[in-house]
Amino acid sequence: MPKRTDPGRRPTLADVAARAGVSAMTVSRVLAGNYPVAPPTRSKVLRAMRDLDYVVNAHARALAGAATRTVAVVLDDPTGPFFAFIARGVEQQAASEGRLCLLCTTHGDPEREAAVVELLREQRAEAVILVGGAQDTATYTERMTGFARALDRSGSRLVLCGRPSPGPGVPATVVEYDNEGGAYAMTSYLLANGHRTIAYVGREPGLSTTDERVAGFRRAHADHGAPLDESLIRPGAFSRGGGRVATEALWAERADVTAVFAATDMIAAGALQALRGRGVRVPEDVSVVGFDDIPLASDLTPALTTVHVPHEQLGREAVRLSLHRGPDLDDRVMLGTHIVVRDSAAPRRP
Amino acid sequence: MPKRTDPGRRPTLADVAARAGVSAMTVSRVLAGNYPVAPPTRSKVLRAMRDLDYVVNAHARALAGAATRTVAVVLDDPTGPFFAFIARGVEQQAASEGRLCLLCTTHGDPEREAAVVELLREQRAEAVILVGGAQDTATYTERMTGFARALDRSGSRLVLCGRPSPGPGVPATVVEYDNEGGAYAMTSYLLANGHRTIAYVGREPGLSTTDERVAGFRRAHADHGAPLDESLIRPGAFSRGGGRVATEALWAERADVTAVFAATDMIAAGALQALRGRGVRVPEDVSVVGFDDIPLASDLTPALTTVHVPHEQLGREAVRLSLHRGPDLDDRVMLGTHIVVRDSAAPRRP
DNA sequence: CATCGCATAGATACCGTTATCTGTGAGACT
DNA sequence: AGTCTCACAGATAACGGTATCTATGCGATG
Repeated sequence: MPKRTDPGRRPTLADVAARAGVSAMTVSRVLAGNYPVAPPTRSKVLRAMRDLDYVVNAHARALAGAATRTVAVVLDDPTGPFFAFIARGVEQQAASEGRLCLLCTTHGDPEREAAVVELLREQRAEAVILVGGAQDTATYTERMTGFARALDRSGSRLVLCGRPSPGPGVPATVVEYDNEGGAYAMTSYLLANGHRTIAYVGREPGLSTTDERVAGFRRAHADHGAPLDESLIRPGAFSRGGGRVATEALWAERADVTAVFAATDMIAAGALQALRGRGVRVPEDVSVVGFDDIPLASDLTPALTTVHVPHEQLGREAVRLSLHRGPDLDDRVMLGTHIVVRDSAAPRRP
Repeated sequence: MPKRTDPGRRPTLADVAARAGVSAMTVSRVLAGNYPVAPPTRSKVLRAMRDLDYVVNAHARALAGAATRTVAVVLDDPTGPFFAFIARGVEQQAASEGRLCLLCTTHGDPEREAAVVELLREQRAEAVILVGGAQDTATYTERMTGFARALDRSGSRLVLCGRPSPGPGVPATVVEYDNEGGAYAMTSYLLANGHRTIAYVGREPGLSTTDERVAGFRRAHADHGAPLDESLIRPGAFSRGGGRVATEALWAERADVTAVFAATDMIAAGALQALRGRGVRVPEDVSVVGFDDIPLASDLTPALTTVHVPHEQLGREAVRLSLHRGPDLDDRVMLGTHIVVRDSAAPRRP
C-alpha cells in the first residue's frame, strides 16, 4: 500500500548537512540562529534545505529538550457560541505566541475529561486550558487539584478558564470573569428603571456561575433597599427550552412580574418565546435581560439587553498568563463584565 | 524561577524499569501489549508505573517510528456556526479513532495558511484538513497542489473539506457536499409552489460554492421549463449585511419577485430584515429560503426553509477517509444535501 | 614573534521510545 | 537422553534533533 507517493525517506538534518558539505550542527545552528555561522556557509545550508525541501521534525526537537510550543483547550462542545469564542481567543493568542493549539472535547463527561488530561500529559503541552462552568463541589475541587498536580509533574500548566479555583496552593492558573459584578450591574439597571418585581430565571443550583450571578442579584436588591422575594428566583435548565418552560411556570403563578433577568441569553431567548406566546409585549409590558452577550442576543427581536462576557479575551488571557508567569505557584485573574443596553428592557410602565 | 513545583525529572521508561527490576524493553512491552509478558512481571511493572505516576512521552514515541496519532483542522474562524460544526465532526471522529486534534486558524489569509501548513508538516500530523470555501482559480489549484505534494512528502495527507478538488493525480482527499443538487432541489421546490420570479441573492463570483449553487438554480429552471431572468441573480457579500443591502437594492428595482433564494442562511437573515423593514410579509407576500441550515435558521421568524448541509458528517468523513484509505493517490467523496421545510416559504398567492 | 582571543565548525553525548536481534530456561517430542 | 520449540526477557541500535565541549585558523596585541 503506497502510503506515500515517494518512498524516499523525508530528509533529515544529516541529509541537508551532507548536501551542503557541512556538519549537522551547523545546519542546526542556521535553523536556530543562536550561534554565529559565516554568511557563505549559511547560504549554502539554506540552499540545501530548499533543494531538499527540508522540514524540521517537531518531535525530535521536543525530545531533545526544547519546549513543545503547544497549548491545549479542553471544552464541552465547540459549537456553542460561548465556547467557540473562548476557543478563538485561545487559538489567536497561541498563534501570536508561536504556539500550536490542540482542541479536545469532553461532552461534559468527567471520565473523558480525565482521559483527555492524561493524553495531554503525554503530549507535554505547555498549558492545558479547561473551559466552561462546573459544579463547584468538593469532588470538583479534588479533581482539579489532582489534574493540576499531575500536569505540574509532567511539566504542564493547568488553566481553569471560567471555572472556579481549586483554592490556593494548587499549581494552577485561574482566569475568571465577574459574574457577580455583571449581575449586580444588570439588576441595578433594572431597579433604576423602576422595576421592583424582578424574576431571576434559570438557576441551576450548584453551578458556580449561577451562584455568583444570583449573589449579584441579591446584593443589588440589598444596596437599593429593594425587598427580594425569594420565590422569584426560579430554577431551570441552561437552554432555550429550559427558559421557555421556566417562564411559562412563572407566569402561571404570578403575573405581577415586570422584569425577567434570565441566567443566560439562551434562557432569555426561551423566555421571549414564552412571553410572545402569551401575548405579553417586550419591553412594553415586561423587560427581559440576559447574560453572556452571545451573537444570538443581538439577533433576537427585540435585541437583547444583556451582560457582556469577554469570551475571547478570556481565552487570550488563559494562554498569556500560563506562558508568562511569575514564580508564584498559583495565579488568578478576573476580567470585568459590563452591561450592553439594547431594546429588550425599558422603564416600568406606571 | 520554579517552573515546576517538583524539580525532579519526570519518570522515564528506565525509571519504571529500575523500580520494577526489569529492563526498559519489558516496560515498553507492557505498554504496547504486542508481545508476551509473564503476568507476574506485568503486574510488577504496572505497579511501578502507578507508583511513579509514569506517563509516556508522546514525542519520543513519535520519533521512534510510531505514527503521531494527530490530525489537524485548518479553518478561517472557529466561531462561525458552519465551521464550528465541521470542527466538531473532525474532533469527534479523531477522538473515536484515538487521535488528537490540532486546531489552526487563518482568518482567510493565504500567507498564514501556508505558514500553518508548514507548521503542520513539522508536526508530522497524519492528516491536515483544510476547511471552507475558496476561490476556484488557477492560483488556488496550484496552491493546493503544492500543499498536497509538500504534505505528502512529509508523510501527511491533505484533505480538502468543502473545497474544490485540485484535480486528479494530486495526492489529496476531497470531501464535498452537493451544492448543485441542493440548489436544484430547493429551486424545484419553489417552482413547484408556483413561483416563477425567483431572485437568487448573494452571488460572490468565483467562489466555488456560489457557482455550484447558481448552476443548480439554473438547471432547475431549465428542467421545469421556467424562463430565468439573469438580472435576478444578484451579487452580494456572504453576510447578514450583504443580504440586507442586496435585498433592498433588488426591491428598489423590481417588486414583482415572489421568492428569494438566499445563497446562505446568513444572507437570508439579512433579506428577512430588509423585507420586514419594507412591510413585506414572509411567507405570505414573498417566500424566502436559504442554504446551509445553521442553527440560526430555525431561530429566525419565520423559521427558515433551507438546504441542509451535513457539516458534522463532513468533518467526520474527512478524518475517516484520510486515515483509512486505499492505494489510490487521490480520493473523493460527495455528501448529499437535502431541503428542510420550515415556515418561510409558501405557495405563490394568486 | 609568541600569544591571546574570537569567530567558526565539528565531535560527541544525550533526550525517551520502539524494532530487532540475541539469549535462556522449561517443557515437548523423538 | 538429547534436541527442538516456545515463552519470555535483555542488549543494542536507531529515530532526528540540540547542548556542550573541543579544535582550528586568523588577526590583534604586547
